[in-house]
Amino acid sequence: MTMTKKITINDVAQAAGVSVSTVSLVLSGKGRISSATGERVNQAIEHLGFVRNRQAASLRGGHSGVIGLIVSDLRAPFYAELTAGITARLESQGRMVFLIQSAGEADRLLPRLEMLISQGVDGVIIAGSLAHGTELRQAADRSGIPVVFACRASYLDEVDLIRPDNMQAAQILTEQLIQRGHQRIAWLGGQSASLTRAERVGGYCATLLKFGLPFHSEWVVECESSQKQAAEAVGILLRQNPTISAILCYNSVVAMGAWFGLLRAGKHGDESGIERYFEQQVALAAFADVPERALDDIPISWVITPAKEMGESLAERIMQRIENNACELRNHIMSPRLVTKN
Amino acid sequence: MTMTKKITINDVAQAAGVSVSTVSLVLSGKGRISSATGERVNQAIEHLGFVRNRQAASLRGGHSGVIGLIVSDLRAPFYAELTAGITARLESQGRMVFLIQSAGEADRLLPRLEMLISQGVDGVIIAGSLAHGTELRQAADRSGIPVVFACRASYLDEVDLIRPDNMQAAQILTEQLIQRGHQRIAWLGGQSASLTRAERVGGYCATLLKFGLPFHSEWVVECESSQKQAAEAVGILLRQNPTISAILCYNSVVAMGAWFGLLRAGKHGDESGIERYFEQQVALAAFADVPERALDDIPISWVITPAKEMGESLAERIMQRIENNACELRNHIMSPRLVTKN
DNA sequence: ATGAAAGCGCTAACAG
DNA sequence: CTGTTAGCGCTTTCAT
Repeated sequence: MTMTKKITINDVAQAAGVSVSTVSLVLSGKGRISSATGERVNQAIEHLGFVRNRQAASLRGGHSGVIGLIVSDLRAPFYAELTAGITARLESQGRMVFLIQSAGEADRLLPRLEMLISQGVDGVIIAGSLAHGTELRQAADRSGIPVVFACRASYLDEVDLIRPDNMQAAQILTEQLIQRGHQRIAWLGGQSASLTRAERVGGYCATLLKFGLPFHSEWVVECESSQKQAAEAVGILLRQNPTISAILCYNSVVAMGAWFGLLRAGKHGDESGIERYFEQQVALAAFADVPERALDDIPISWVITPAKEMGESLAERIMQRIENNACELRNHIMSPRLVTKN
Repeated sequence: MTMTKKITINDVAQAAGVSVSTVSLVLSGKGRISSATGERVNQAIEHLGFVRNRQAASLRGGHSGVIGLIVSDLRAPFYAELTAGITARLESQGRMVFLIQSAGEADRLLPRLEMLISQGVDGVIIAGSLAHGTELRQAADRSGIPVVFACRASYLDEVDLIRPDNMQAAQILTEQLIQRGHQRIAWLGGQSASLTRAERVGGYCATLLKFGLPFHSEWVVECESSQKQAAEAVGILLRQNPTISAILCYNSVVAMGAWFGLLRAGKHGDESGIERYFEQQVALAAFADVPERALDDIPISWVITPAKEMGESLAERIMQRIENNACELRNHIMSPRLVTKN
């Protein structure tokens, strides 16, 4: 360990032959500093290897330039993408993101938020569980720190929130199938407890009715997000309801599974008839969080939740709130993007 | 906005009828404080809703309790798991993790490290790209902040590093296949530029030789991590080398693809002969980063890189380094875990 | 067992 | 344009 003595703006000031306040002004680029002095100071900084202590800066100045981000589950591609969007936008503005995983434990959210606040963040973005949204917002308000929320479904009053339009996504997908001539459209995947799924199923159902098409509750099947289960489920579904001509898949894994299921069903069904039917006529459509390479391998059209754009919006929003905390809360809903093959 | 005036230990001290230093001692649990006063102070804290300003604490005391973590790609399950392990261990010790994504841009690593340091972290963990390892360590040394590295393959001198034993993992897998009677074992997946792959292939190759088994370079095939490509590759491989009886897969996606490829090959091959051969005799083994549900669906044995444990070790290591920065650097290699189906 | 006082490194008025 | 000065909120000797 070399353990060089810590270098402060005092050292820089001395080396550059100016006062500390001049150094400070150069650092923050605020004051009207002659380019000559500015140059001299920068050289001293460079030469001494000075790194500014932001804790002190923040303690004194009140702004840290850091945004706290609490994410429920970084492993989910949706949140990973969201985080990427947030980080990119914020870093381009010279800010830094202090990320913490909440591992979905909604009850430990408050202490984590307080941690963040006590670290001096300028604002907080909470993505995922909104379990105690209002409560959290109040806690933050108390310390004068703005909070913005993001989630995949549902909404809360009295908080600043950005979320995807799940219903519209389902409508787009369903309409697209209808326009391609499909009349008997089924739903596969997701757990009925999921709010995201509920919203999507809602959009699917509404669109069917809007076009005067049949909706059968047996055509909406739950299924875990595993290829195997999806493959099996699709086999059963089609055997029991052979007239179904299109399937809406809850996510990309289910879609992949459904695709293999169609292949397999084709293989094991009685020859030519069923096989040709499945392979050629059952269309697939799906929801995805990010552009997925896996989906390129199968004939399918899908919608993408604009996770990255959501992240960027969140970044913008929190910065607005920091600059003008008084501005009113809003609920911003983001449209999906349709991807079709040829 | 309620914008309550900021509450400091002065307010708490006043409310509790003690001095600020007493409050400080209670906060850090250090001094010998009578339980009566302690109680009184805690009540005041509770009552006023005081949250301690850690920036000030850190500025004065020199310790922030925060560890910076730079991760190359959080979307990769390996790093997500690693992060989870790190966070869990560190938080259980009352520390906090300041996570930042580096998006794999090795050149922006240094500024990010400096950012972290200027935020007052007590230590830094860098996971992923070790491109400029030594350089980064020196930069950190200069400010007296310990750094620990983690990666999936390769190593660097002069840094504290934890990594998985890829070679051993390959040995375990290969030996297991050999003990199950396989003699002609192929390799599928990964890009030849990957160091991780190189290490694994090395272990596979070494084990074959050790048991006096044949190694053919045509049996080692590259393949993108997509099910489709893997399925096709496995078909070609087996058609050209029908005697192969087992395949080592670079990761779980390749394994899934290989599995479907075996099924398909069985279907399209000339009846009974090839089909039974493929379905019953070609064994699959794979490398995985985390316990993958997808692998439960196919007959396979696999090894898991102990990502979570690696995270925990990293956490331990950085804490040791913080407490005793002088302790010598080490290279810690972690063993994989084998998972077999009965 | 508790209090008084001296800063940590920096920014923000205010002077010049 | 640049220097002086007074703290930001907290920890930490050193007294008591």
